[in-house]
Amino acid sequence: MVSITSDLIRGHTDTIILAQLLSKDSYGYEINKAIQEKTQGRYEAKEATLYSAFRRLEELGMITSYWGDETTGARRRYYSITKLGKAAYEKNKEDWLEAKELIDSLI
Amino acid sequence: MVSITSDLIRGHTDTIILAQLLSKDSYGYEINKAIQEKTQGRYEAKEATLYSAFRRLEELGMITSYWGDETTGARRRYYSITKLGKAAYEKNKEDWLEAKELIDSLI
DNA sequence: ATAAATACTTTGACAGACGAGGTATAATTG
DNA sequence: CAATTATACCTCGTCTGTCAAAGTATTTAT
Repeated sequence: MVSITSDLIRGHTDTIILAQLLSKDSYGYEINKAIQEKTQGRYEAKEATLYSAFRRLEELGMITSYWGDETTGARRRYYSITKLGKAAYEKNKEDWLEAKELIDSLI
Repeated sequence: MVSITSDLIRGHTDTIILAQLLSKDSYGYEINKAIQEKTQGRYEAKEATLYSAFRRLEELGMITSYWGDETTGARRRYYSITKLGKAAYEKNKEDWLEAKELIDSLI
């Protein structure tokens, strides 16, 4: 896809997912599509990465999930961000701003 | 030290080291001090991280090393950046600029 | 009919970060 | 002068996030 190695994005997966869920509940496939669109196809999350992140975030109480009531098409597991998740998002965003400065001053 | 989780810096260790070696040959301890100074103490590399990065970079041919000829004090292993290392540094820096944009557009 | 798209899941391997521990010398400090 | 701190390097083993590979199931397009 891109030359951007995964280690540069590593650690942001959770925040990216939380960011997507701020505006509305969503499901894995849609979230991944949104990521691709937002980055004009320059980046996409790997499925396994995404779903393991969902599991982790749910265990941490940052998101909750429920099955959609689609009568047609494949079933969808929707995710919803929690209060805790929103707080984590804000914290992560601040950390990102700081990390950005740190890295910029080092390279 | 800081709240910045290691995963946010992960993947930048190599580039940070290479950046330090651009101006002059240096050794582990000094490089780590320089990192702390450049970030006003907000970040320091863990020793184990640093030395495993040195090993990796040397295996990849991005740096070479030699023992300093100190007659006093602890012995120092100096590192020198290679042509390959310089090229990698430039590439990594570009990748960082792109990654920064990507992440900013996603969170 | 077949392929492609939608949608989710599990397993196992890998790589980078790092805690914990170790070695050795020189300088400082009480 | 003994003890501590600073300088300087190294190894081992563990942890965590990423991801390739493989699988299941449905719907739409060719």
